[in-house]
Amino acid sequence: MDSSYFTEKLLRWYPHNRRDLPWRDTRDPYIIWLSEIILQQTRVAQGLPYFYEFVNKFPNLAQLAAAPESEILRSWQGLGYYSRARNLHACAREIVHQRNGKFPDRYKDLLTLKGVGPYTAAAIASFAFREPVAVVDGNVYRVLSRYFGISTDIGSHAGKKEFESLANQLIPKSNPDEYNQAIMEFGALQCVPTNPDCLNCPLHPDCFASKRELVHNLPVKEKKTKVRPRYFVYHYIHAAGHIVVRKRAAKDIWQGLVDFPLEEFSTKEAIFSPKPENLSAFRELASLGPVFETHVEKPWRHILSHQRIFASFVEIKLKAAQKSQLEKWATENGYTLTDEQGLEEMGKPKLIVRYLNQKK
DNA sequence: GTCCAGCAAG
DNA sequence: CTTGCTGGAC
Repeated sequence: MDSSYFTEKLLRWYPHNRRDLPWRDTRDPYIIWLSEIILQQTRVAQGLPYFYEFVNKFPNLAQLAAAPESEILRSWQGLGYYSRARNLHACAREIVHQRNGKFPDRYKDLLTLKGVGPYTAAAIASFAFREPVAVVDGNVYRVLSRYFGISTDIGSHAGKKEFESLANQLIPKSNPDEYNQAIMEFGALQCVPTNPDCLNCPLHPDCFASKRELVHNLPVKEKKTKVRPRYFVYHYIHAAGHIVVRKRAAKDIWQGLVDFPLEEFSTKEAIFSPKPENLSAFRELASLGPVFETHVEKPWRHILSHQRIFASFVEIKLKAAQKSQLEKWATENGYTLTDEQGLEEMGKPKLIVRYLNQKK
């Protein structure tokens, strides 16, 4: 295997093609860790503004650890996969309070951090501490499977082992950080998922997939994600400028974020034009003389990795005089009342943000 | 609409 | 092996 040739080519390609990104050219493990968590399953263009906000608001580990979780979640709003934000915060506190503020500096130790798996541990270990451990992300799977012609399913256990092993044979001990950056950047810019420009690729002459016209077949990824449909009716209940909200609990999506009281149904028909008498929240508040409104022509659709959510929104308006009664009801049901400013400052799922934006 | 990004936790 | 997000490309 001409692995040194492959490595050499990548290392030569990288300096001329690398993007200037604010987390490169630093050895600060905090900055590198922060950027890697933000970039998990996220494209650079989308993560960039969040990175700047986090660096400005939380310039170091201690300040991140000192902030309340709600503030972290609010700053994370819109980025998705909110467990990353919760783990980020928990991890900062763990390092500050249990590890004397010292960031772990070896791959094995980094793996013990919340939210840090094999990829992120390898990234931090190599970029911050120059440990020769290979990153294996989607870019690496793609580049290696194509160049070396490996058709093992990258989702399988065997596939993960095979690619990890190969990547660790290829990484040079002298500059592992450059190599890791190079192969990922190469996958992101040159060996792109669809329609790569193989004729202008420096690896073209020796690429297995290119020679055999298998570029579009590699990498092999068995996909059968079952997507579960869910049907929500959200209640926007308000009185005197105060809105009923609730913090989402564990065991479901959007854990720790804030949304509204909701009733879930098992059919699409049930949420299409929701009738007040079918909604338990409305029935419970009926004695307060609420005004019921629904403007739903078709429910909102919101796609998650394993769920397809259809949501209708109904508005339940109460007179200002009923505010204290409403507050009582909210408290009894595990909800809270907040004003518009308060709602703005809470971390919310994108679906809720979109609804609030169109309300204005 | 479908595919892609594509890592970590339970 | 299943679940968790959102946005952009096609």
